[in-house]
Amino acid sequence: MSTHHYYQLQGYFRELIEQKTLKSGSKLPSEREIGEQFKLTRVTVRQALQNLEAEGLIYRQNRKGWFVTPPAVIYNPSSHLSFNLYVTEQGFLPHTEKLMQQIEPANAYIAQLMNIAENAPVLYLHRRRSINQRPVLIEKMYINLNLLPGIEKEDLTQSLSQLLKNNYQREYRDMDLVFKSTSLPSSAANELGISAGQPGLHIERINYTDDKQVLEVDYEFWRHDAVNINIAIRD
Amino acid sequence: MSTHHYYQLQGYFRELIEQKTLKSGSKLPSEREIGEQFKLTRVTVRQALQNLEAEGLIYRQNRKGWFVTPPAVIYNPSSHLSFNLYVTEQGFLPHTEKLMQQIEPANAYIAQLMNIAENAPVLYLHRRRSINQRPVLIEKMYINLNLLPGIEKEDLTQSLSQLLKNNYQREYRDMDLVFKSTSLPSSAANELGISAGQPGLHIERINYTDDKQVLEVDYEFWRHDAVNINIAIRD
DNA sequence: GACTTAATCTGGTATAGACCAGATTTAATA
DNA sequence: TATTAAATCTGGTCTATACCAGATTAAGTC
Repeated sequence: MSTHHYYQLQGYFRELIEQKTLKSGSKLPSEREIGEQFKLTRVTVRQALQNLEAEGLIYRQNRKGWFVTPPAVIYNPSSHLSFNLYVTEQGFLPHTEKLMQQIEPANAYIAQLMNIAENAPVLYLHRRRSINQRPVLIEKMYINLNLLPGIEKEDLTQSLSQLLKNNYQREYRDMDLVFKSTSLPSSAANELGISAGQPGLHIERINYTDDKQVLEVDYEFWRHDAVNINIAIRD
Repeated sequence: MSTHHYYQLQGYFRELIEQKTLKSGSKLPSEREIGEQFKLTRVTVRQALQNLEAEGLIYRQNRKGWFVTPPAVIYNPSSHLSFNLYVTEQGFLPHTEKLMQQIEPANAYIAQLMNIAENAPVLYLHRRRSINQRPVLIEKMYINLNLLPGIEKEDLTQSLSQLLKNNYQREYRDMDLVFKSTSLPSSAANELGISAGQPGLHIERINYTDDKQVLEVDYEFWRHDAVNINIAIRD
């Protein structure tokens, strides 16, 4: 098994990456070049690259090439730190874009959670977040307008937890989390510039206030190679 | 984009699976048959199947075929339930095999965590756990023999939390968790009967006693499609 | 220099075929 | 009937080649 061509090629690049001969973010030779150098067809080269991608060592940019994956950020939900804060603290540069925002009627699930009438207005917010210019996360959230009236008029590219603290005297407290390792929905994959079918990490998060009301329901779609989850269970 | 052959094929099977025309655990036609039916080459068929695999809808058994993925089990670390218990509670049949067990000297990391001397003996335990006959999880753990003397003589295919409770009057309490979505190491992939390069979920878990001592350090390698993680953060 | 256009390079998709090793089934044998 | 051996089926790996669309670069033009 270990003598397979793609397997050897994986080993070759894995070593270059671990030795930092190929540095974080740098570009690999093109598939054709690699094939020429190792006398392999593109099919075989691509199998090796795709395996390294699954490992999280490299990633691709559509029709641009393959690149060495930067270090993953550590996301610790129990710390209650905002994206901007924990990304910055770990020495990276965070960025947030608002892709869409609208007030829309709550669906049954959201309404039940927020204890509001079905079709009552909630704020839908759709954002893309990047680390060092690299899009890593698509966020789709439903925000409870009863608890946060007028929030739709704020600048919603900023940290929500900051906004809650400053303008509403509220803070994130308890939350329910569901993690699922699956490929990204094609819409999210597109928005992240990922080719369809790549593995991803799906997080559903329900944020509660101090008094157990649902502030916000959040669906996050992460590049699988961009984040490690770190949780302390204390009870 | 949506007109690509592999994409249509994905849609075809996704629908069959969601409609339960193809039932959980059932076998798909062979790659060659599918290719014949849709006038596609195996390369294209395989691309569709691999994407569905990344989605978690189907999985393969080496040289046997492709099968519809059974429902994932929900793993809630904060519940402190044993594998056997939560799997059973969710209507599945758990099974545990011991692949290896030995007393070995602690490495620096383990020793520091357990507050014991480097190279002091710890119990290494390597198990495979299955749900409904399907191997889903490889577990490699290091157990603190200071806190659990003589545990190596017990039947270590049983639930450890039961064993701790009954024989040592100890229970799992606090834990630190690190989740990482990456492909499985080839050894773990082999033991799960997965072909190399498939995505997986890697969990590192440190279990503490009531008095903050490290009972056990646990490395888990899950099939990515076999588990959803569910955590409640309360502080 | 700024702008436009064309050539080139990149990965993405796809065809057609081949051989292998392990799993399964069938046929032959004791 | 039980056992063994052979044929067949499966996914796994690989070659060789082709065309596409978007990204980048080079060349040409104003």
